[in-house]
Amino acid sequence: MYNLQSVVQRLEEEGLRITPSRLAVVAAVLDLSGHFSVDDILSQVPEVGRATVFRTMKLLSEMDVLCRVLLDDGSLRYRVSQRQDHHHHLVCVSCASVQELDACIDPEVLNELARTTGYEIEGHWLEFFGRCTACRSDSA
Amino acid sequence: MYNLQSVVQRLEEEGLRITPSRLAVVAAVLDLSGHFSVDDILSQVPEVGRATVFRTMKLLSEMDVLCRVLLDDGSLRYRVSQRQDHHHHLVCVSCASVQELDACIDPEVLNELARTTGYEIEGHWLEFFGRCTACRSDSA
DNA sequence: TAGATTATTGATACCAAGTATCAATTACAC
DNA sequence: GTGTAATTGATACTTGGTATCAATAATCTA
Repeated sequence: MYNLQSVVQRLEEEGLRITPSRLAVVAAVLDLSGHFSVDDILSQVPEVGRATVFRTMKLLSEMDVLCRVLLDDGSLRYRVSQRQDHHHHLVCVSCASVQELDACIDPEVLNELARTTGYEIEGHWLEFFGRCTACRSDSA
Repeated sequence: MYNLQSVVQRLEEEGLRITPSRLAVVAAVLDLSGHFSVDDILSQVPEVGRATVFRTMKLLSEMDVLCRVLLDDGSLRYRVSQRQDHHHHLVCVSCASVQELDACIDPEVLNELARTTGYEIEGHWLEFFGRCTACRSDSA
């Protein structure tokens, strides 16, 4: 679980400078629990330039502070990572809630896939969509 | 396996008009075996307007003549479907080759996911990336 | 086969997400 | 406090896609 201090420390460890713009962006993303777009952050920190918000969010993604979340329409969002290892998401299609999942592709399936196709498997995208408990009871 | 005639028939069945622009776009996509972007098609049929190419490819996607292919960077491409039912892809990261797959998420995994998260699962994205046999031997 | 009608087109303008450029600024090490 | 290299933000650009709308043309029907 990240807070402003721990992210600042991560930035310092990477030899990056702590600037007001970066602090503002980090604080803004840490304030959100679901997924969000760059524009969501931009509207939270209008004093920071657009390019800088993009740059900072890219930085945070590379540092695994943020991860990218794929929506069902194929568009990408961001989210504060709870875990830094490989994982997938279950995204609510009604609200912006996201669950991080333990489940991944069975290694046996990957072997089978490599065997039958002749491909050397390098990676995969796996994201699930559904309606969270709260949204289900809202419309019930 | 589609050809120009069968797609034209599908269009007629949908009550859509057969226009030179549509024929040109359909012929262009049928000519490609791997995945492609709208701009790839645009450059094949410069006489057709940009909006019309987008519209036609959207149409063809809705008719399951084309399907969308997700790349590892999160960008979307298109591809002529070999099968009209739900399926996933294995995409070569070196060339544009795509394999359509039988494998899907184990229903038991979906049940388990619904049970542990309380979500009603509605869908998922699953795409695999790797290097195809040809590309592997090229760089070996 | 000629209209009439309605879908379709394509030019254009727009939007969203993201990158490249570059002069001006500023964090930080000394 | 100063030098310097990293960073910023304005701007322009790119890519992928949608909205608008007058002009056109595919098809239906008489």
